[in-house]
Amino acid sequence: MHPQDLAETRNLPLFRTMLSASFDALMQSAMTQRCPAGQELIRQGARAEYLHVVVEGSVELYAEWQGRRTTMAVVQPVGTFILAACVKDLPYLMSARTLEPSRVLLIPSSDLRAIFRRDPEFAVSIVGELAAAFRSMARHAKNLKLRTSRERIAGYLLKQSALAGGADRFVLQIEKRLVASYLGMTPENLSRALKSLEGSGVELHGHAVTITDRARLAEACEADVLIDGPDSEPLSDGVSLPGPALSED
Amino acid sequence: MHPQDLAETRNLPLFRTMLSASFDALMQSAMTQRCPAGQELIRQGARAEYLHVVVEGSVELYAEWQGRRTTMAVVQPVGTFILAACVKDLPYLMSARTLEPSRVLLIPSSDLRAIFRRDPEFAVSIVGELAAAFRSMARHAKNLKLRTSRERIAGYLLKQSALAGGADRFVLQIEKRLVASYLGMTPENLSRALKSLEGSGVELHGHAVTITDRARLAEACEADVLIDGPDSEPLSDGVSLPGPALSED
DNA sequence: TAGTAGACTTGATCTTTATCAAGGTCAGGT
DNA sequence: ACCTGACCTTGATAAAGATCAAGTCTACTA
Repeated sequence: MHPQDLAETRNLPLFRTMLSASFDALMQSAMTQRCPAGQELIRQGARAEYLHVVVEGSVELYAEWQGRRTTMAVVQPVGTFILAACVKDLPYLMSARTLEPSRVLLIPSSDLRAIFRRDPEFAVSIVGELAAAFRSMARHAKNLKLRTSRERIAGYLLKQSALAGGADRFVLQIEKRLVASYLGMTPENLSRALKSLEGSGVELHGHAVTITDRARLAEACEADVLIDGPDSEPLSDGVSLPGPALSED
Repeated sequence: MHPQDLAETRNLPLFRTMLSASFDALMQSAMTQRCPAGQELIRQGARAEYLHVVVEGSVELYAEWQGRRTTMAVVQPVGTFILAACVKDLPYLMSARTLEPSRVLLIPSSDLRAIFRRDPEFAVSIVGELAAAFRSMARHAKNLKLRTSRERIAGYLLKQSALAGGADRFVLQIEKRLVASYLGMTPENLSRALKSLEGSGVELHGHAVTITDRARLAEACEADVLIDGPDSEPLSDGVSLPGPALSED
């Protein structure tokens, strides 16, 4: 494993505060895997053997049922996934595959469980990470249940803009059909709704997005931190993270 | 607080394995609240001050946005809610209100955070509880995205039957309009779909449900443990919990 | 026990979204 | 530079679900 990656991993919220001895022990049995695009990393229903950390590339988390399929999340560097299944030693609820050539760090879940019992700081980090994952999934469900597809798309565009540092011009990071699946609609529906949003403050050329009238776009989805995020840091830090202001409900 | 309730609380997965000293400390600052039906306990967007434990009655977790509203979960004794917001000291993503006269135990979230840093066993329990909450919400989202409303209803009925010990006759625990909201549809739609399920192995009289042909009903939703649960105990226990078998995908 | 409010059902209609079927566009490989 | 396969768009149609508007039932209250 490259020292660079090791340092980046160490700096993740999940690993930042743990004891060095614990971190080293974890990394001892960890391994890095290099995968081509489209490779299935985990399959829903299988038992969780490794915590996965995306070091490079990107990974889609998706769920399947009766031949239908839906994107649940896209994980980008440096992010972790399937922590919940690992700590409970239960079957994955989602499958994962690479969207592009990627490198993934695999940490045996048995080691993970052993070490978080010994290192309280690590346990605290895991609690934080799990709580964040829960809140992210709760937002996803709220988005699906409370908004129309057009509203979800507008919200998605604003969120992507925020992730791009609040820029008015940015490029969609993932294919539109994946965006559609993530937002719970068909690609055709996404395509039409995107077109209808042109004229509500957005322009699209291929994957390039330009927000021409942020207020109009925000109006189309009534942005709300309790759905769109972000989770700012706890107030105890004294400040919240910089980021675009989202009106409270 | 009644000794009976204290014992029940102590026996929750969340509190069962923690040190007695820690438990006592937590309970020291905890208080029991008695509420009439329909009382709002927490409001989305507010900061998490207390972890809530439903000791008696039942509580609806719901989300609101732009005048729309959806039920996210119903918590019954003895269950906890909004743990994620408490441990991260962040605003609630959901509101909560009692569905009937209830008693709720309130545990200051600052104490919670302090004690789980000192008591590793408690931290382990919190991790388990959060992971379970995440998986439950992930299932909720999968259910919404992968199934039609008719399929979700069939799945709901089978799940309720399982919760009633696998009985073929049981009574719906919550109002149908709440079931509809939880399943992401209108009451009208639920009503019609329920009727269409009569003839697929179910009979309904008011809130009384009778499953006349379990196989037919299972066919209507293709039950799947990765959506419908339950999360069985980890294999390390050597056995899984008794319960109706759900076919794997 | 009668009245009443809320829940539930039913029907008619409309909107949203999915499905099916072609085209068109773009990028990567030969 | 062309071919090829994918993604994306567009149009026509169909299905699923929402909305609106009465009614009916039911359970609680007076």
